[in-house]
Amino acid sequence: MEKFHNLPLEKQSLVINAELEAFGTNGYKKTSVSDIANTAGISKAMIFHYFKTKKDLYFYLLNFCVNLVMEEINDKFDCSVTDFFDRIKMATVLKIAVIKKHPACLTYLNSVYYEANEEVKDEIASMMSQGDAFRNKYVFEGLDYSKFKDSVDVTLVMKMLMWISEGFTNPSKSLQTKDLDTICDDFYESLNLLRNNLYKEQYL
Amino acid sequence: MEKFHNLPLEKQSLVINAELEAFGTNGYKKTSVSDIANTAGISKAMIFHYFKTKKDLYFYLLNFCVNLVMEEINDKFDCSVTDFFDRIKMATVLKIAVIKKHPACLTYLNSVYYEANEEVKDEIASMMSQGDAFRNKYVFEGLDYSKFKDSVDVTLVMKMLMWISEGFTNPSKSLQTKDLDTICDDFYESLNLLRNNLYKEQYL
DNA sequence: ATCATATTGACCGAATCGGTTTATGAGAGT
DNA sequence: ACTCTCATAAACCGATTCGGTCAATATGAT
Repeated sequence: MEKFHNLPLEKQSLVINAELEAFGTNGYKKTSVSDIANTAGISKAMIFHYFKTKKDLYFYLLNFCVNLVMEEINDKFDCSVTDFFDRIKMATVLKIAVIKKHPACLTYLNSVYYEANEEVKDEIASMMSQGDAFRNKYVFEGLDYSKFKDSVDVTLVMKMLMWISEGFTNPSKSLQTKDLDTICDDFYESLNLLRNNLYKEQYL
Repeated sequence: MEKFHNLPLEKQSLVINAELEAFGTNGYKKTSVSDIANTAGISKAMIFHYFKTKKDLYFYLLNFCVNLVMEEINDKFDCSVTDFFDRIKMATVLKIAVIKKHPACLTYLNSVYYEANEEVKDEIASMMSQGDAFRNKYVFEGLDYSKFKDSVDVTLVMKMLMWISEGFTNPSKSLQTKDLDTICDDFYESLNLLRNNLYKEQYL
């Protein structure tokens, strides 16, 4: 694997993106190393040169993505932010940062979560137990719900925002950086719209 | 194909679901006829007996799904409903009806929309030109936007609801009928919540 | 008993799979 | 100029899987 890390960073990134995209959309078994190689614009032999086997590659990627997300959380997540909408926005900013670094990262992680192939299933389970549950667990913790109008069902608002937010992770097809920014702005505007209409007047 | 239609309807449905699921999640090339046969619980030879070739099967399904959606629209869509949220709910009821008949139908149609395989791409394009654009085009037409508070950006609300609604079509993994109903109820409640807070008071 | 048909397991050549080996070429050290 | 190293890719490997066929059996109506 040191072979791979000797590459210039841009090329590493290119290869990783191709791999994430392929595994993320086709799963472990249906992804062929030739596919990856063609997408990345290198020869199949190089993939094996860098990562030994397909399985090793798969778990290298898993480790890579988990670390990427972890780093981003440590870097950007501030649990002292207790305002509901600010917290949501923070979580989304975090997601966007990950996607901008590696567009298929979250798609890949999601596909890993549902991967059923016998050859990798067990090892995934043991790796996931480390840093899985906390992902969405802490996003909504320590929040101040008192600003909402009494008539508003906060858990319902949470669900709505979860659904919307999942839309970012689950792109039917990859979207350009430009599109991503546009959609993102729309999302932030939506948050403001909700805040303006669901909070008690004294908090506006 | 008359061979296939001689089957009892339940079995036809079972086979079609397996086919939609497979093509919908893996695309044309990565879906093998053996996969389908195993999932459907019949032998591979039967698939060819019913549908001649893989390609014929693929387009039989496309035709089938388009018809299914069309019928459901003709049956349930009432353009005299001008209330924004009622219309959204109607469109969702429609979607749910399709999903309950064939859970992977919309996933399949979505995957067809993005299918890039050379062997089928052109034929898809010519078929899609018939009944594609109108799908989301008429959903928002003829609506009465005057009930919203003046401060509310209606196009933003539309985008929000589109995102949420797409969540139903794009399930990372198939959900049971029970879950579907639950999520659906949550969605309808969300609509009410939004209506209660975004409409002018005189319309509540 | 007969015929037609539904169904399948075994089979086909061709393609693709994960993975290896070989050949090439560019660069570093001498 | 002459190695030696190593990144890279094309050609190759046996094994599997592909889309598709076929012969053989199971089933059921007459």
